[in-house]
Amino acid sequence: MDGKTQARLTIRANVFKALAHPSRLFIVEQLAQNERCVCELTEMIGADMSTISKHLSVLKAAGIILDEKRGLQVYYRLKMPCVLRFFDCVGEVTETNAKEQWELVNLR
Amino acid sequence: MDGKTQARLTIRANVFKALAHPSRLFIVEQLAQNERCVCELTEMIGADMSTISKHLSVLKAAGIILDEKRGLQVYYRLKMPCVLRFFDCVGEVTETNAKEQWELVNLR
DNA sequence: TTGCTACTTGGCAATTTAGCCAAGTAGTGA
DNA sequence: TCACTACTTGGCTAAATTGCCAAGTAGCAA
Repeated sequence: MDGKTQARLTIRANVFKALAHPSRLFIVEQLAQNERCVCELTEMIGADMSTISKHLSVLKAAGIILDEKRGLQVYYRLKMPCVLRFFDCVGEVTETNAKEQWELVNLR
Repeated sequence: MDGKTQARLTIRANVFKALAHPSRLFIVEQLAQNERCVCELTEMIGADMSTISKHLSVLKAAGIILDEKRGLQVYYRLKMPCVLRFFDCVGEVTETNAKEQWELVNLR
């Protein structure tokens, strides 16, 4: 694997890495519905606000979401709605896995 | 976030986590073209065979690829080709980011 | 100015991940 | 049987990630 390929794939891997956490997936799902301020997401997820803020900065650094300060609040929204297309396939993968697991347990 | 949602998102996050590494993205890209044995991937990537084998087991555990032993070799192939649909969007994200970076540097 | 709210950042310990080497397993062929 | 090849697994250290608390910043309002 040459350096150029390595560099290209490292950049892409960072986008997947940004999505590789349940709280961040939750955030993306919420922002797909509506913009939200940090306090709303903090409330919904139930962790420390600093933790949520760091998750948001990971998603922002990956170029997946945008922020906008309005008064005291910072509102986040989806910048790249195409990431939602991932979710269908990921759902397909996890359902296939679950089905296979189930069949393994119920072997005659 | 309730326990059920947490569980569902954790499972999905694992699929993203499996893809969140440049070598594993390379493997998926290769397997999209053709099945490959471990030795071929090891050769292409240029790491220790044990390292590649562990990457393959991560992808297999996530339900993304399949293995089949034929004689001395183990051949891997894509089980969930739908993950390839991710790549268009990820490419879009990284290109948008790169463009914005470039514009930031060239501010008039 | 002061004080309050909404958020971000720094720092830290605990957990997870990566990659190499070495050892183990399994198929092949003599 | 023995030796060889292809691969996997265990063990290890180094590096990255997570989430909490505490401290810092920025906008608003009195």
